[in-house]
Amino acid sequence: MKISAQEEYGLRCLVQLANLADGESLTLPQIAEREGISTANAGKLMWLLNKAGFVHSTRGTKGGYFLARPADDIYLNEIIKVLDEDVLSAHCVSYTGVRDSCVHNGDCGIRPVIVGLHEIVENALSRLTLASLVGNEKSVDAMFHQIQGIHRTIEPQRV
Amino acid sequence: MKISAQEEYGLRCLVQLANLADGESLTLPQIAEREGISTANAGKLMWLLNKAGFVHSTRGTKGGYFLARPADDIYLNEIIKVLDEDVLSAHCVSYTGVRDSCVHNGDCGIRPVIVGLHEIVENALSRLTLASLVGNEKSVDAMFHQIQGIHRTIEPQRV
DNA sequence: CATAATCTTGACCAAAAAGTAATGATTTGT
DNA sequence: ACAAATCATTACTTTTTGGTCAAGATTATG
Repeated sequence: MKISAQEEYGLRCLVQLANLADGESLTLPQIAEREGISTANAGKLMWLLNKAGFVHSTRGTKGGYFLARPADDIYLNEIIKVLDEDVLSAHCVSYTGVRDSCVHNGDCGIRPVIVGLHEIVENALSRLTLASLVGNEKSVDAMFHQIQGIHRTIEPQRV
Repeated sequence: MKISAQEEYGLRCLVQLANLADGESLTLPQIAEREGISTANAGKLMWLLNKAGFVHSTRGTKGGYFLARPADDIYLNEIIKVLDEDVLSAHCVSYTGVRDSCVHNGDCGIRPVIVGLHEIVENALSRLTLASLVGNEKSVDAMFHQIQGIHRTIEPQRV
């Protein structure tokens, strides 16, 4: 269970735009520079995010990208859903081994766990907006744990 | 953020072993058959799980695999950690774009969120054992939501 | 001891994800 | 109108992950 490259970099590009003042925008080379990725890669990511309606773009000299909505109106679960291409609904269709359909069709013990995990993550992400990611590491960390109500409650684990 | 093939199939193979009565074991062809995967693939997965100490194996006629510990003593977070090759600790080292190290070195707004998400998942998995995955879909679903305290509390989301 | 059943291991092949390149379209400014 | 800057789109290449194969090692059994 991990964050994909596309999710990570896509999110980071959006955070760059969330940092801008009203009326400002960033070009692909600028975004690439600020996130340490290639311009081509930034182009592909922004293309996706544009198609999905998170950003607007203008072409030509003085062109660039900016958020389509205020940063505190864009929830992380929406973003991740786009960058990850709707994982949840595809679970039982994608892991079918060598067969056409999963052997556990109809009654599957681990399905509730997989689905439940995605639910938990979705739930957590739906409480965060792009705006909440603007700031330094310490402040974002505090915000995250406050919103999620985690407070380092991970219990001592058996070894 | 998704479950990898290795996590999914590895977990499913272990659940098969958890279903066995004391003293029983399963061969690779049997495991493969029951999970709808190839024998070769089952072999690779069981090899990993054997190295990690979750199962024991015996060779030769009448050989096979069985759990190394009681199913209620094996927590899902341990299993996932092995099948996923320690994602959490590697985050800032793996997504560095075209550079040698991440541009956000030292102060990164999204790191707490990524790390926090992994924390949430880890936390959820650490409350579940292999034994809790044995049963039909309905009973496992009920167990999951009871343990995680979720009760379908996902809030209405903005669109 | 020979044979058949089984796990073990490393090399290999295939599919998916990630990333790059190249060409085309649009806009601004002169 | 033209040139420069910029986004848009598709095709291609590389890397990673997933999966297969084949040769070897071990064990039970007759």
